[in-house]
Amino acid sequence: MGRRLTAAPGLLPRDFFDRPVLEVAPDLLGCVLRHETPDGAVAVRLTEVEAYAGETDPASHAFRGMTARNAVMFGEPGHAYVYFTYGMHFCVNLVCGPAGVARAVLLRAGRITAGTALAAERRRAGRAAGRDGQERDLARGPARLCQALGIDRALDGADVCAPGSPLQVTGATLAGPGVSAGPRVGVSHGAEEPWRFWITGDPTVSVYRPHVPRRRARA
DNA sequence: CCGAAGATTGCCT
DNA sequence: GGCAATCTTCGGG
Repeated sequence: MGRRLTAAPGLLPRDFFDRPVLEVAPDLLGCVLRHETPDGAVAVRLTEVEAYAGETDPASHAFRGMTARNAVMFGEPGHAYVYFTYGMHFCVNLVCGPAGVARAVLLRAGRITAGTALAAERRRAGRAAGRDGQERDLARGPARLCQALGIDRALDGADVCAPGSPLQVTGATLAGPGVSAGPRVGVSHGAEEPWRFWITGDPTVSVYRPHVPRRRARA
């Protein structure tokens, strides 16, 4: 896989993100995403991510060019692209280089390393009866990860490389288990590309689901 | 202006 | 394993 630019702990520099998305994505595994709010801080160690290659990737939101929603993806690397989907969920990406093109890594799952109680409280409050009391399920899946961290569209465009930012990513050296790669989850086009990366054997990695067209709600 | 699908999740059978 | 919830975004008419 791509060599890790920053192995030492500490805030990831913008240069880390200013690289091809297929290098950045696997390198993010093991790194820690932290969101600080007035309620407290929650952090997760990333265990599963997906790369999206913008204009050349039919599965990317940027495939058909820039719109008001995906504008952040076309901007400077190291910023968060947060979108709302299915009428109830948020998902967060980290924008990568090279500059001028739309590349981003979707953060699909992680393991809570700080703020477990706050994360669990958000999960309970957000869903009427999320029965998953399991710690490993708190950030298992892109929408759950956002809910546990309290991420919403207010963070769209946030600079995760800025020292004072409420949303930050710190580096870590991935030791022990290796990285696996496979097809992305839930994408209708471009599903053949193995652009999903996860920490081999990690229990917090979400379950693979192929894309299924949604039936139109009956009138 | 309107219709259709969506980088998902959780509950139901 | 199947399907409903819920609404924003985007493409087409």
